[in-house]
Amino acid sequence: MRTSQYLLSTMKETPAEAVLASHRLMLRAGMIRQISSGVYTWLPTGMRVLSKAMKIVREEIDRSGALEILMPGVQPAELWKESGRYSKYGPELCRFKDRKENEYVLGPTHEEVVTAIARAEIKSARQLPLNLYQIQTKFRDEVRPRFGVMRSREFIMFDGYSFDTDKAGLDVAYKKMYDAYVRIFDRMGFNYRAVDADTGSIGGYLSNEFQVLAESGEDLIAYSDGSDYAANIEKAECLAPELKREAPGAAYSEVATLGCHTVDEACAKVGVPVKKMLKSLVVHGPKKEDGECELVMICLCGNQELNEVKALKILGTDEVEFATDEEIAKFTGAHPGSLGPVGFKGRILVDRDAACMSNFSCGADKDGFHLINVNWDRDVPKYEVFDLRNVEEGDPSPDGKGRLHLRRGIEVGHIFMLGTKYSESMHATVTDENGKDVPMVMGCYGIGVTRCVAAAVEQCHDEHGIIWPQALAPFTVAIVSINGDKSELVRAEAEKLYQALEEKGVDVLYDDRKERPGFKFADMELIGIPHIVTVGEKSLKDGKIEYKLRKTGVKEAFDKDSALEEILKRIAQNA
RNA sequence: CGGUGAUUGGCGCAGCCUGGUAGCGCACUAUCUUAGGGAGGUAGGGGCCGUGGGUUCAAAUCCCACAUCACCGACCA
Repeated sequence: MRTSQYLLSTMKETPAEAVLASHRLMLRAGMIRQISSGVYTWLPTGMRVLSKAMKIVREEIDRSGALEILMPGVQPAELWKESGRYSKYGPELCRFKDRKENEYVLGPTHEEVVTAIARAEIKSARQLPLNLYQIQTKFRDEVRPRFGVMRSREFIMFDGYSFDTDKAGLDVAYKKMYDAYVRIFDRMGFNYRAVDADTGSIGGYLSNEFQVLAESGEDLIAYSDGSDYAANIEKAECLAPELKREAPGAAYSEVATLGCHTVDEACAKVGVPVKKMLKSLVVHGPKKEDGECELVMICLCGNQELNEVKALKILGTDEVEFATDEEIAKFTGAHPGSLGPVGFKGRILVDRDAACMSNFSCGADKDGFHLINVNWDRDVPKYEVFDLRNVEEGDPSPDGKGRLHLRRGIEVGHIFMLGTKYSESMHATVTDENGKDVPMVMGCYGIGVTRCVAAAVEQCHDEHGIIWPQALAPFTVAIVSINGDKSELVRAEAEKLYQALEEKGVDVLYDDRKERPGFKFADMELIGIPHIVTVGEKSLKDGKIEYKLRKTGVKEAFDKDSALEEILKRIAQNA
């Protein structure tokens, strides 16, 4: 490709809204343009990278034996009602009606459609195992799209679905996909971790996320320094503390703490360290038949955070809903800031660490007062102990080996063992060897392909621009001619090298614009081409062509007759 | 969903307070000089100032409504 015939669309200045390096650079490098909130066009340079990412995914998934299909982005609401997710998925699911008033959704994921396909096409257990996949556009009406294509509403996703007769078959399919993901993310050059994860709105009973490690990541992951344990913070556990308490001392008593609303304020006023202060949250329990719900108290150490995913599993609700101030006041007689378990009339859930506390402080369920010298059992006879908190830096790993550390990650892939959640609700069954109809056992597998591109930029850039891993680079080699319009010699050599690289099948961008050298170098480095070759009179005089590796900045001079060979060698070394 | 802020040429911004000819830098077109790390000159082109209403002789500017976009927060006991 010649720049004179290409749409480079690079920018010296950045649109003001871009905060993240990857977003800024993708705009400046002319890869993407926003058309609406969370909706983007991929310009030629971006499209080239995206195509390479999709190609890597397709090659490795094909190699795992899965079959490519293409499902529609528009899906009838009917299917979503069958699976039960039409009411459960929430406003992220974009719903609309056609001219005949029929209801549709824009597919945020494809379990429903693929299950409908499977139940129609697969009748016998002998047709299994089968794995169907697609690379296709998804739409999720995100609460807050941000960071360019990192969290956009419309995006391209790889999604695969495996069908088996039993759990053993699913285990094999899951392992195959896990291995394919490892090959994919290795080829993309990511520094990543596979972690245990919560199954969220997709459902199922086991899942792993693939997280690219980056400071700007929106997810927190915990990993052990003594074993290969790694999990999303939503799922991460630590070793249970040994339950040993000091003997209860004096009976509890009230302390006035008027005007204190936070744990820190209360600690300062009462004069206890934050580890001796109990934090009490009041949330909604499951809805009863009359539509009302019980209030449940959750108690944590003052310095620890509630893990909502753990809590909702215990509560049996779809989400953790904090009770309103009015509800709390009506039920306890106090307002948030002065709550505690002593005398609380509802169910009390206590975190394992909080359960180890003794002679501690907490709210008095009376505005403007806290209690001191409170003890479990003696003062709060009825309570239940669970793991309810987020793990913290330095917690012991749940396998007993090593300590946990926290890092930020960008979720680029997620794989789930679904089981029969969809095949049962949507009646996707096969006839087994005993002539019995059994629901298929499913797995589902996703990769945010557009997000992978952003993650690659996030992980690899410098002050000059993007530094692509060779496998994703829009072009492998850039040829910059210096004063090519003036010098016949320069033009001829650059042309010769360009033709030769093209013939070898190398993705090469020949910058043949009539621009000053610095201007061209800046563009080539901004869009992050791994190998930059300079053809100019200065070095041609000595029969040389210059070469620079973008990643390291190391420069070399090649004899012009062996330049092609040397460049090909550098490309091979970087693969 | 809550809070804050923005909306003026393709991009980045000024002008608004104190109403009266719409401006700057980059980019773009032509041309000359320049030519190894985002050059300089000269001459140009391009904007119903987010939308709708109101006040006024007169609105980018003042008032009201709406829309769009962005950032922050959604752990508060």
